[in-house]
Amino acid sequence: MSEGTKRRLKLWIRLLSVTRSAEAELREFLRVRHGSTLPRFDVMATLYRRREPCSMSELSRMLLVSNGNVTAVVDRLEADGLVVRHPSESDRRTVLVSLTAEGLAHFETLAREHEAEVARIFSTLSDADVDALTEILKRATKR
Amino acid sequence: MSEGTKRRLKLWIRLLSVTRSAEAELREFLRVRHGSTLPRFDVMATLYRRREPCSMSELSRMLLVSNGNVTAVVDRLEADGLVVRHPSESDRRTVLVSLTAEGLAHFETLAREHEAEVARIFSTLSDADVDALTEILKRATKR
DNA sequence: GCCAGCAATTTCAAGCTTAAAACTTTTATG
DNA sequence: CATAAAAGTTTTAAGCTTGAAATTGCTGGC
Repeated sequence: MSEGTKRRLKLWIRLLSVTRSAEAELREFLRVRHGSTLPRFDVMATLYRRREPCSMSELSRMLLVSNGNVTAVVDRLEADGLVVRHPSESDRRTVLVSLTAEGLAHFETLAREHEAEVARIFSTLSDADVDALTEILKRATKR
Repeated sequence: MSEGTKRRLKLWIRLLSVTRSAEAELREFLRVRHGSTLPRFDVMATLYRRREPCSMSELSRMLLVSNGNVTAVVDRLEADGLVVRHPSESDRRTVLVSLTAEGLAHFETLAREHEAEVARIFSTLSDADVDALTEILKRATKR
């Protein structure tokens, strides 16, 4: 086994560890402070950034989760009145999802605190580290 | 909101994206090539690296997952004959888990291919990037 | 226009994951 | 020594997640 292989394995283990720790802190924050969860936040954040209705497939692709998964999370958000489904006019297969007024208000209060929490979690990194990390991760995505 | 906050949020989004993509590829690899899953692999890898029996709590702490979660995964691995539970001699509350001979053999074949897969996934990064990333992530863990 | 194939969504079964509660055993304090 | 607090594990209920199958609708070659 090459040296590079070993180092990439070490990198993967550390990447997973940092990501899981951060996820655990964010989950705790959403649960305790807002009675919410990470998947619910992620769906709402995607709808918020998009600023227009989003199909189930688009949500699935952007969130990197399965289509069945999106169905389940949107079901629960819809039951809570935070999002709403409506049919596409151009394609009757497509289901569009958007935030309700209540969902929008809920998300906006959530989002600010969420950002602060993320900043806190990565507060041990210098600004230079943050930028360097972001740049390298950008290269890890390229195919 | 400060500039640093925004940049840390961007970092977090990218970190999550890279980690989820890699996880999806590894999951696919384990499923298609070995009929296994990531959590099962993680438990076996921890037992393998430890080289000696490991308590449920230790597994839970090392894997950064809940204790109930470890119970469920170990249940399934044990049903498949890959690990075995046995009582601790010094503390009757503690349950120790170790790989069976079959589990050990299974894991060793798995591990080599897994490493190659990880190397492939991060093959777009230069060796310098890999090292820089690992170093910065190390700083992200410190508290 | 037909229809074979593709696309969007949901459903389903199985497994993963968590937080909280229950249970057993150990440890520490009085 | 008694016993209250802490620690290790499992159980439970709820939610998350996947891949595959089923359903419905679109599209292009004929």
